[in-house]
Amino acid sequence: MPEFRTSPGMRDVLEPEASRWRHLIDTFAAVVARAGYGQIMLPVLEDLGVFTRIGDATDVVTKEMYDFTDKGGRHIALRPEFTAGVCRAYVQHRPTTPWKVWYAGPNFRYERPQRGRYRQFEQVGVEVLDVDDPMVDVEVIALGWEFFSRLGLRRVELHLNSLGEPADRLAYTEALRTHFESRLDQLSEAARETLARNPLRVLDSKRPDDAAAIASAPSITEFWSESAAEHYGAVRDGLRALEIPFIENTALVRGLDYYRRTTFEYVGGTLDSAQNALGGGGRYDGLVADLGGPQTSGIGFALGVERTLLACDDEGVFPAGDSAVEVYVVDTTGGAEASLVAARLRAAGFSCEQAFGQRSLKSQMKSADRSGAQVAVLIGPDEHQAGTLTVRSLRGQSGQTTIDAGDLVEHLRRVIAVTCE
RNA sequence: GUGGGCGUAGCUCAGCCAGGUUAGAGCGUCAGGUUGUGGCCCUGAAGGUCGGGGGUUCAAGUCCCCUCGCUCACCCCA
Repeated sequence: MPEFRTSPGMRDVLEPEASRWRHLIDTFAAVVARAGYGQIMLPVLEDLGVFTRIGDATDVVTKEMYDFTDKGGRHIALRPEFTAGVCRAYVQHRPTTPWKVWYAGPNFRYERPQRGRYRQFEQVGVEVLDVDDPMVDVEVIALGWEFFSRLGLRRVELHLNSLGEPADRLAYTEALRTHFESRLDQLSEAARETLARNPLRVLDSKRPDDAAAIASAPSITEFWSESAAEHYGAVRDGLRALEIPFIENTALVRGLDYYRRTTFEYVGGTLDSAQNALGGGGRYDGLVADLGGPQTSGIGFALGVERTLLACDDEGVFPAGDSAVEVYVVDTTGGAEASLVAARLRAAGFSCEQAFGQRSLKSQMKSADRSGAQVAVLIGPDEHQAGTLTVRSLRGQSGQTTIDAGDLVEHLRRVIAVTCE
C-alpha cells in the first residue's frame, strides 16, 4: 500500500466517472437555468454558528461537523449542507426577491462511510427565498423531478408530506413524545435514544421492533392548522396538474430541524439500502430569521450526486460519454514535428493527442489504437523528408493515404466528417 | 460510535481451511516475432516490504494476537 491515500470517506473521481459528474451537473444547470435560477457559489467554510441553526437535535450538527478554530480564533466549520449558507448569503447581501438560486459542490459530514455515503459528498440543489406561494413549492419539486427524468431515471418516487406550521409541528412533536413514552417497552434501544432527542425522527426508524409503536402513533394530519392544510392542498393540486406522481407519506419528517410545512424526498426505487434517498427538501420559513435576517419564507432541495449516479447505474441509464479524441499523431522522427502537427490540428478545431517518449512505431500505433481516435497521422523519416504525412484510418478497414503536409486540415475535415456519420 | 467481510504485482484475483524448495494467473505495461504500420496470435521482460507490528514454529502469504486501511450493514442522512 502507498504511504498516502485519500482520507476515509473521501475519494478521487477519475475518468470516465469524472465526465459523468460533469455531465450530470451540466444537465442540472440546464434544467434550472431554464426556470430562471441563477448560480450561487458559496465558501466551503462558514462560521460554525451558521450551521448550528439548522438543528441542535441533529447528528449533522452535534456529531458530524468538521469544525476547528482558525488562526484568527474564529470557530469555523466545513459546510455539511448548502441551505444555511444560502440563507446567510441572503441576509448578508439582501438581494431583490424572489431570489432563486442553484448550486453544486461538496459538503462534509464526519460519518462512517458506506455505499452511497461519503464524508465528502457532492450535492446540487436550488433554493427560493421570499416566496410563500404554494406554486413555488410546486415549481421547485417539479424541477427536481424534471432533472431525474432528464437523466433517464424512471423509478424515482416522490414522497410528500407537510409538517404543518411551527405551532402544529410543535404540538405534534409533543403528542408523539407522549405516545412513545407510554410505549417505551415497544421501542428499540436506538429508538428510545432518538425519542429523547427528537420524537419526530422516531417515525423514520426502519427497525421492525419499532413498527407497532409507529403504526399506532398519531398522524400529523390531525395537527395541521387550516393554513397549513390549505397550503399543502394547493401543492398537491399543483403537482397533479403537472402530472407528477407523488406518494403521500405522513412519516416523512426529514433530518434537519428547520423544516416546516411542505417536505419532500426523492427516493430511488432500485436502491435497496437505507441510503435510498436521492435528495430531499422542503420549506424553511424561519431559517433566515434565525440567522439574523427578516422573517422570510424559503424552500429548496438538495440532491446527492453520488446517490443519483448509483441510481443511474442500477437503472442502466446515463452512461459515461465517449471522451476519445479524433486524431492521434504518431512520430518516429523524434516527436518535434508531431507537436507542430498536433498544435495545428487543435487550432483548427480537432481533438488530437500524440505519442510521447520516442517509442517504436508499433508501440505508438498501439497507443493510437487504444486512444479510440478515428485516424492516425504518421510521421516517419520518409514523410519528414518529403514534407508529407500519412493518414491512416483506425476504424473499420485500414486504408491509408499520404498527403502533402499542408493539406492535412482540409483532408481530415473530409475524412472525419465521413467517419463520424 | 457498534458489528460482519476483505487487504497477495499497476488492475482483477488464485494460493491460506490440512504451515515446507526460487509466491502464481489473467489483464495492463515494455520489447520482439513483422529492418516504417494498430486491432488477432505467439515469445520474452520488467513489476511483489504477501497492509503494518508482535507471537507460535526447525520453518509463516498460510496459524494466533494487536494495529491500520478498505468495504458492507447498524446508526445517520444526500
